[in-house]
Amino acid sequence: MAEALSALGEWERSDYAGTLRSEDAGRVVTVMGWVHGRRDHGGVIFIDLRDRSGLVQIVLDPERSALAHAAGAGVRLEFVIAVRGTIVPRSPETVNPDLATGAIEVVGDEVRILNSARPSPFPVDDAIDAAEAVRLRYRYLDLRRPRMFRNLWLRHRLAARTRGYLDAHGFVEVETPVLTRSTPEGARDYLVPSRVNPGTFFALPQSPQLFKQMLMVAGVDRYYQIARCFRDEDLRADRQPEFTQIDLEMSFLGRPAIFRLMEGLVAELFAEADVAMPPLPLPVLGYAEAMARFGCDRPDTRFGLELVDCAPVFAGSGFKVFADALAKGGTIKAIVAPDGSQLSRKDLDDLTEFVAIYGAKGLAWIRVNPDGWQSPIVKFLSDDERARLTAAAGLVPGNVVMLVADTPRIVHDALAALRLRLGAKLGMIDERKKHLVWVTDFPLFEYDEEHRRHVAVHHPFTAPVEEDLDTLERDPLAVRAQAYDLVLNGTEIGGGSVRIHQPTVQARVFGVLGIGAEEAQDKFGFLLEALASGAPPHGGLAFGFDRLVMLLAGEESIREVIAFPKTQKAMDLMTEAPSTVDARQLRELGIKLDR
RNA sequence: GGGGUCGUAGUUCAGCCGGUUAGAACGCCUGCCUGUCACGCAGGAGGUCGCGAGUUCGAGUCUCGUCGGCCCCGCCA
Repeated sequence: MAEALSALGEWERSDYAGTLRSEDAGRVVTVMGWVHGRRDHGGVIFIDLRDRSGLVQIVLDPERSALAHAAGAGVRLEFVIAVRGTIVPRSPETVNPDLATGAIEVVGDEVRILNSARPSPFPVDDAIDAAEAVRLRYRYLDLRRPRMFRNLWLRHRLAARTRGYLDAHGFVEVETPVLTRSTPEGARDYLVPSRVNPGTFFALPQSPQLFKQMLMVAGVDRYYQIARCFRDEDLRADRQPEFTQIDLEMSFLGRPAIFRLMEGLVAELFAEADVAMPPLPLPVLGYAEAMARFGCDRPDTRFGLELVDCAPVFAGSGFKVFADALAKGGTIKAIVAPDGSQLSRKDLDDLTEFVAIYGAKGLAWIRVNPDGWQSPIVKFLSDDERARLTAAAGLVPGNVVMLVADTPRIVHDALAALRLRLGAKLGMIDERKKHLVWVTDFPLFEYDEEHRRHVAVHHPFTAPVEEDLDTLERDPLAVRAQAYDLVLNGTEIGGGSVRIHQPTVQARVFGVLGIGAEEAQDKFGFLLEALASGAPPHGGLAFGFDRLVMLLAGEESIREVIAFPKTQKAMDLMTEAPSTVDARQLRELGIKLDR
């Protein structure tokens, strides 16, 4: 049967459903929203009405209003209704303590059914048991769930607070182009063909990097933008092809002042999210120290299990695996689990399998039992080595030592991952804790074995540390960058640098990167000219806004804080983008497909 | 590009060692029910077991391929 729909008419909402309280008793209210639940007792009908603020119970009594009751009998889940009625305190035995509005209910006098709804493909409820593909296909229903709206709301509040803070500190919000130029270096670009200039392409920005530097040259002095960025790379739980950065740049400020301003911003955002902020100033960790202690440049500092350098222990070792690794310029490091009784033989086998993901060919382990060492490798170790290892790692009975011997890259990757996994498994990570740390003094370059050239660790516009300038060409890998990341519980939430503001330095860095004068002029001519036009010293950074919201919302995936995210194959299941296009569109663009 | 995992009713899942009629709960439909809030009671409809090959007397179940979701490695300045 077709239920009779009503027009909204002259009705206006008086209150959000979830905000009603005992103090409202006696008021006549008009509430509007979705039918979240319906309990029809034949006589009286209860309807849970949901809007973005929460739920309130509507009571429809045939003796009070036969019309309202009849309307209520016709509604189904997710119908859109408006109810006019009176707030009445519930009798004590019918109070629902699980509901914010549970002390009262709305006794309905008139019900307008504003729209019907087909049966929902999944319950619009915070129970998160619908498959993500189904949620994404019907994202508009998924977003009706209170948890999802809470995330959207938090995101909005954090953006608003960001604008407020930056405005108060003299930052100017400037929009930069989304249709821009493809540049070498960095991630794969999303390309947009130009119809007017056949055969040429715009790129969507990986970040507004060069534009914000131009704004500094322009004298804007302090710039920010909550900017959409695009990178055509493979996705992860914390990576989407389009994502949002709080992008900032400042002139005439060095690192200390930049840190101070940014710490102030982060503190505001933590406050907005009602999350305890660590004391300021935040700790600063050098890249070299981070790598040595944690094996990675974004350490989770909430727990120990730090790496132990065992290369000196096994110098000249008779154990072939260790000796070979060292001979080839590799290293040996270890993690010590304090209480080995928490790790079964099977656990150790699983961990061996786990580190293999990162290229480690094995995980040597040693149980330090009170009556001696138990280990597959103990027979290969000399008494000296055992003594040195005991001293280096501070071993006491009960410990389990896990060692990886390989190239530094593999040792660090494997042990950094192992450390996180062990920390979780051994219950050493306090989820309530929030640890923020700056990581600084990154190398300016690293060597790309595949392409046999130096590449920028951060980006090609990052300033070298001044006292390292002399060795730029002679020993590029030893040059430190004036770059910094902000790390929250092991996740990089922001990163930036002091930029090069002198054209000569920029040209030298391009040189190390293998970008000759001609190519530099072709691709970055505007930058070099701008730097030569009175560029002030400047620097800045960008926060990964999605990640920050995710962490402050307590979510595990960035998709939970993005209204319409894409799947791991970069598809939008709701609109079914990307899609093929008409032959005519391609013809206009001068594009022929070869598959 | 690679590894792992999942795919059965609208949804979440079960389905043994391959065995002939594929189940449950919630949702949906019909009827009953005046204080529920996971309302209750009675009845009913609903299935291309992701898709395609193969093995077999017989495949939801085994094999191969393929498509898709998620996690990870590579990649992501």
